Amino acid sequence: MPKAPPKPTDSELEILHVLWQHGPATVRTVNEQLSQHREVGYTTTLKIMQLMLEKGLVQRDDEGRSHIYRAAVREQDTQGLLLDRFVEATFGGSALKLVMQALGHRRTSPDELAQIRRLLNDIEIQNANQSTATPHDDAPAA
Amino acid sequence: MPKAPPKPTDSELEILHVLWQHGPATVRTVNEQLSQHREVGYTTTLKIMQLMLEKGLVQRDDEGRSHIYRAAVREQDTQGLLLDRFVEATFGGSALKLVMQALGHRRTSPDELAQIRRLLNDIEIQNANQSTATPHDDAPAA
DNA sequence: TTTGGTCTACGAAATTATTCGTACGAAACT
DNA sequence: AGTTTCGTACGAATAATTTCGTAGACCAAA
Repeated sequence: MPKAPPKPTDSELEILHVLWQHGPATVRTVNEQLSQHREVGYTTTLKIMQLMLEKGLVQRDDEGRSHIYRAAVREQDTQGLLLDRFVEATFGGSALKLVMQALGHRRTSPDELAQIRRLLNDIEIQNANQSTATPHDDAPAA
Repeated sequence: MPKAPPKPTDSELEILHVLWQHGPATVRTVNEQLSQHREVGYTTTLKIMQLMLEKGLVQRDDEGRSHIYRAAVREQDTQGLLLDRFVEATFGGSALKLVMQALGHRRTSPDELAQIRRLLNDIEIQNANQSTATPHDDAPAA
């Protein structure tokens, strides 16, 4: 394995969000997106994206005059990684506590509650199937 | 208002965990707890706790020779604060996505699932009651 | 009283993240 | 060709965090 990219910092995560949503983009485009939320200089964005390239968080196509950057890590993977670290640091590793806190101290719409219920059902169905089927492979060898 | 303490760093959070669990403690006690997980010098822990005092994250009783430190912020409040920032930075503010990720990509025990179901029920009951009662004060002015 | 252990205070180095100025090449314009 | 514009590269200042060495106070035991 070529070695996994490190955990992105907050600034790097902002940039990844832009790339994930927008797709491959130039530094200018990314900087314009960021500027809508907060003030940030062009060369600042450029520098961070160059560092991200070295870290392997983005790839780039430097054919033309202006380089095209694309995310080199997937959104779900990255969020999962960050979540693991956060749960560990803040909730002592208990994902349950995190979910309780997230749902408990926050108004959650009925629609969202319904989605979570659906997810719970799916998980329980999977759990049930797993206890019936073989743990590893697929087709139940009848 | 006396100004809220700032967001604790990772190291500070480790120390807060010890104080929350153990109750008021000396630097030595805290350092011994931390040392069970990773190597850390005594004066390092001391220094961080002194900085935490300035930031208002802990209070201390410096009667005797060795000072007694206690957490000045509550566990739930702090976790909530950190959670808000994390959800914002990592999931673009969507607590739903966070919960889906936390539950989806992680084996969750039936017991935990049950607890979450219970919480969902409670929330929906509260929502229902709120739509009947006045949102804020007491008797509905018939 | 001298020695040794324990404690706090403080200064400073090392690290990481963020920010931006400046230089300089290439293209576009006049 | 001369000048303006747009792009990258790079060095360096700043800030926050973490780390620890060392000094000095204090206490207790020899």
